[in-house]
Amino acid sequence: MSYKDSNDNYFTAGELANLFGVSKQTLLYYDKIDLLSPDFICEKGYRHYSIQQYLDLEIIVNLRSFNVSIADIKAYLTKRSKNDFMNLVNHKKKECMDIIRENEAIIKSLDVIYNNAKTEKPYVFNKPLLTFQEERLMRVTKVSAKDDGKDRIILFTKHAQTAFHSKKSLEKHMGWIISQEDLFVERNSHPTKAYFSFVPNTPGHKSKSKVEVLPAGQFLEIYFKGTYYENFSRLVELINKFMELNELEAVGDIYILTIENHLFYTNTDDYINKIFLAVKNK
Amino acid sequence: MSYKDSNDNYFTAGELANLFGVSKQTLLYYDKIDLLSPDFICEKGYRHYSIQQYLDLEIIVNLRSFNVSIADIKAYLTKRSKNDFMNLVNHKKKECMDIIRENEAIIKSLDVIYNNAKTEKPYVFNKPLLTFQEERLMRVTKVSAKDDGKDRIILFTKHAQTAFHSKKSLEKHMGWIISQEDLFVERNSHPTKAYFSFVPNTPGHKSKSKVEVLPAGQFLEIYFKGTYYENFSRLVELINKFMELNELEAVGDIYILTIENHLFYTNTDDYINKIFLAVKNK
DNA sequence: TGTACCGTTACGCTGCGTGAAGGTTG
DNA sequence: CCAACCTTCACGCAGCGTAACGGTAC
Repeated sequence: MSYKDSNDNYFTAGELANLFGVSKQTLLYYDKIDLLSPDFICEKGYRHYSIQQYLDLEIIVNLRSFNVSIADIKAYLTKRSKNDFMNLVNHKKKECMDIIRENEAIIKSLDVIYNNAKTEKPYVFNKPLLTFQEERLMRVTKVSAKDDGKDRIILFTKHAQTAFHSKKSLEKHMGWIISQEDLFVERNSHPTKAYFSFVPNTPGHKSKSKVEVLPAGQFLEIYFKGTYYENFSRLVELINKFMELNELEAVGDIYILTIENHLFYTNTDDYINKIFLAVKNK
Repeated sequence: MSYKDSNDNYFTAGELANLFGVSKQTLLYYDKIDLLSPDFICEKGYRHYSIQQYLDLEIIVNLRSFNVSIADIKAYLTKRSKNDFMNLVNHKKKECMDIIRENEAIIKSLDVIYNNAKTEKPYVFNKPLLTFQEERLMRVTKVSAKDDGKDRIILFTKHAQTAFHSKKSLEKHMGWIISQEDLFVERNSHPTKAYFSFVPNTPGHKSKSKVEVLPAGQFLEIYFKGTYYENFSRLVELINKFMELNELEAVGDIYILTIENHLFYTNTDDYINKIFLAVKNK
């Protein structure tokens, strides 16, 4: 049997692959996984595909172009009917819709992140500002004195995970709370009293951590670069001086809010934070 | 150094993994591919992750939740800035949009296929029908006498690939053309003259294969089950008898159109085809 | 002594792509 | 003799999951 003769009604792997615009390796792979095997293999080891395999491959190639999984195709080929085909089509449609929904959700989140990061206000650093703020809601996670460094990080992480109902939120404007005594009196230790994050003022927003109200009023704010721990004594000077000059006194706790952090900078000197506290006239 | 002491400011792999809700294996994998390695490994081989790795992992986990590739994350971590972050976000948005577009296109094609297959007319088999058809356009690929079995299949495949500008079209209402002499006179041989497929009557529809006009008029149609090759003599009888009874005569070529084929059925007896030809009153 | 951690090694998944090394056809 | 086919390994890709087997902490 010459090559030409055997060629008559059978395709070699290369021929069949070229017909459908797939690679020969793809056919070898289909053979290996028993999706589509040649009609017979001659004594030289060459694959010979018949019309039947040609027809099956047509279905395979078309379904693969819809990203139908090989497992689903395999199942369909062994049990094909109009009904099963409709099911296959519907199943794939659902898969596609799931993928679309997932990616739409990602885009939505990315848009929020993008817009948040885009609004780059021209921060003025190390300059106390006196502003009026409306009432704000905060979610608060308390920290106890015995919590060591790692415990605090764990608490911080848990706070972040419970505070944001959208799990996909890289933009976390979170921070921590310090008491007046800790900041102004015991100036060497500066223990965190609690972690907080502002929450939108929507009623349906439920969570297990406590929601507290930060009342409206005058606030003293200072944006600063670098970490709080390296700047706090300087900041206390600034605050004290400003309050003295303007005859103000502190009301309640002191808040540190991270504005731009490790997400954008490797060097901690580049971090941007804000310290703020409520003040009233003396 | 006791376990408790070393525990102070470092996380073990399991601890860190639990904090972010990822598996320990994921962290081991990140270490292996140099995406996130522990601060140090103690003499017992245990991984110790510091705050820095904690912060990096937060970024990684968040970006991974957006399906950002590890390569992109890796690149961002080593060169992070607000600008690069924006680029990363935009890049991922584009990826998502591409995925959405791809899947929307698939759904669109699947819908066409579904609707085509759904309209299951109650086919009447082996019964000649006389219908009036409007003018139709066909794309035609001629077959020469010397083309053997395999050559014909190749031509058929090429016809299918060029005839449908949407590559994703499982629903191929294609068929072949036979001359009157071949069908009615030389009834044992039934060579195919050409392959054809109906094309929509849209002007912008260009292709390399020839477009021919099938004029409007009376057509004799017979739906039949099974392959043409097994049924043709019976069909010729039917056609002849019908034409005789109704005093009709054939005009032009005879067309065989596949309606439901190997896509739905493994058994060729279940295939559904239609044979039709233009007729006029004697 | 139990159990709940930790570690390394290695293989599996999807759907092929990309060689390497060697035989066959014309 | 060469080009253009064909074959069988076998490894690589992404991002881990899932054991298997063994040491360590409490």
